[in-house]
Amino acid sequence: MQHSASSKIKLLRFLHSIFTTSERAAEQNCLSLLQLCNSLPKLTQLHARLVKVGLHANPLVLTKFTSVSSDLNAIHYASSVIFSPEATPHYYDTFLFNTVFKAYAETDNFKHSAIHYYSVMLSYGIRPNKYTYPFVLKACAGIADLRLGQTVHGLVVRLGFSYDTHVLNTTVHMYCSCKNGIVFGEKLFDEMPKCEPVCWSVMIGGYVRWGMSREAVSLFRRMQIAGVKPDEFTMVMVLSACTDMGALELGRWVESYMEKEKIEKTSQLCNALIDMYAKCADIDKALRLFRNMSESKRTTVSWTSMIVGMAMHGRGLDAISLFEEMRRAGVAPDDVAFIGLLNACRHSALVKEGKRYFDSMINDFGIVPRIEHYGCMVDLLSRAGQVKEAMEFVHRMPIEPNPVIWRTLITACRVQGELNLGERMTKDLIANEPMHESNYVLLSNIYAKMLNWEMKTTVREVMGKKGISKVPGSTMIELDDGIYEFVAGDKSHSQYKKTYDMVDEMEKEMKRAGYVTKTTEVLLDIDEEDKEGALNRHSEKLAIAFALLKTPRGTTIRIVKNLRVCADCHSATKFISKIYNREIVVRDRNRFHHFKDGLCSCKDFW
DNA sequence: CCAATCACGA
Repeated sequence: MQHSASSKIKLLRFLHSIFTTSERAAEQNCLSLLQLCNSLPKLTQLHARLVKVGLHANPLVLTKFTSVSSDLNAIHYASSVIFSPEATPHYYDTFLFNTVFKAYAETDNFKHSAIHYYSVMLSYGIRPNKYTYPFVLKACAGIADLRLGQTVHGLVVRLGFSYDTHVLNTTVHMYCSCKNGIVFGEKLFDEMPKCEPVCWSVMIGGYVRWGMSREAVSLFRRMQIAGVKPDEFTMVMVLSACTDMGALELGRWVESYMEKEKIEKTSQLCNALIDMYAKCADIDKALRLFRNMSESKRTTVSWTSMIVGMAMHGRGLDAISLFEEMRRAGVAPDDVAFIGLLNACRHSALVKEGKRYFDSMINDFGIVPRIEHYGCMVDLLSRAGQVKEAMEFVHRMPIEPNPVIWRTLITACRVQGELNLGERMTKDLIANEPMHESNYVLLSNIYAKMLNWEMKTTVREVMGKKGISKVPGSTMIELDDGIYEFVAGDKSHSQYKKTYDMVDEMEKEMKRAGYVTKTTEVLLDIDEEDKEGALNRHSEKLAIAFALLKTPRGTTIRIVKNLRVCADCHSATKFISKIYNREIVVRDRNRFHHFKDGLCSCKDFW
């Protein structure tokens, strides 16, 4: 009997070991098969097999299944399996949920799903761990939901994960991604240990995101003083700040700093450099960098940066050749590349080419046009004087036109003299978007063209009564001793007296040369008698006057405006370039204007 | 299964 019992146990052990070994072998087999799945059909096939061999409820296999499905841009497939009505929660674990969060946190437009499944996780009583929160916070950052982020942050503190540096850094990132959240980000940043570059990069990036580029640069200086070595992420953020401000000299310094510090030139960092040079007016340097980039590093982003750069400089044909070269190189253009290309056609009035590429985008590349693509086309047709075609185009659009498109059409109506139509469209627009300043400006301009001064005045009064806020025009200029910013009518500057004297002198010289003020461009809330004075205080005129005072004769003046340059300033700058014999390079919200000898590179088309 | 980058748009 004794002998028999012991044999039985041995037999059981033997059978058990065979069973687990074979299950483990099957598991391993599935994991390696999953690793090889590089298409959705292969994955669905394998899934069928998992069900057949009974591994569909194995947590490890399911986790791998999830990450593979996410890599194939099919996370919905995995979650439909994991969270199907037949699914049983006994195989749910933290690891599996984290993989789901990661997938959704990294997918655009599905950050909400990460939050949703996070609450599902909690409802099943599955405990989050320190890997959970970077994903959940990233999702909060993606939807810029400050209150949700604060709730999650509170939980992080209560669960004791707030000492983990990854969690901390992502929390700062979350705050820096929400409106009004940046102060919380700053506070957390100030309190946390800062010996690694990651948190510095996050905070610098937060400043750049909100247009606080000077704060970004000064934080970078603090980082250097603190003795923390910047990495390639940090340098990308600092270059973004330079790009935003049009600070070419600072950008050049950053490039030499990178070389001195031997910071690895990743693809992203090269792209950031190319973008910086293109947007800081040195498009040829951008092109040289692009040409020197190894083929393997040249991504769609690199090509797009160059195409966008050419577009902004009004070099539409160069943008088109780059696009064709990109195709030949076998790099797939995406929706953003096409926005760049269509913009290039727009800024160079290449109507035929624009139409052809728009159709090609849909038919040859299978890209579904976004509202921005339609916007490009509407603008392209309108500026070519084809208002009817533009209207028809808008009516044929499968998506609802946005205010940007309406404003484009309305401007075209005004230019082409379709004033009644323009008035009606503007009124509809104001009914939908009553707090948007430029809608009132459009209406006022239409009344001005109708010579209906009474209605124009009424519009101005309504604006004042409703308290419509204006985006203040500002102009930046980089000189040897730093970066200066001017706003319209600015008197805060230490040398403003000299600057205003110079503006007056410029005015006299321009009038002598035949310049006439274009008063229709004046801001609406300024008294009639002060129209001319107000135009002279537009920020770009202040910046140019300041530059004429502070820079040596004959040197090029480069300025950056946050809005589009107005017709009066455009005309004035042409005169100034001739009178003072200076090349003046203006970057406005849309593109570059190179003024030289009384002419502009945009050929007055912008 | 853990952190932060680049191209458009506004």
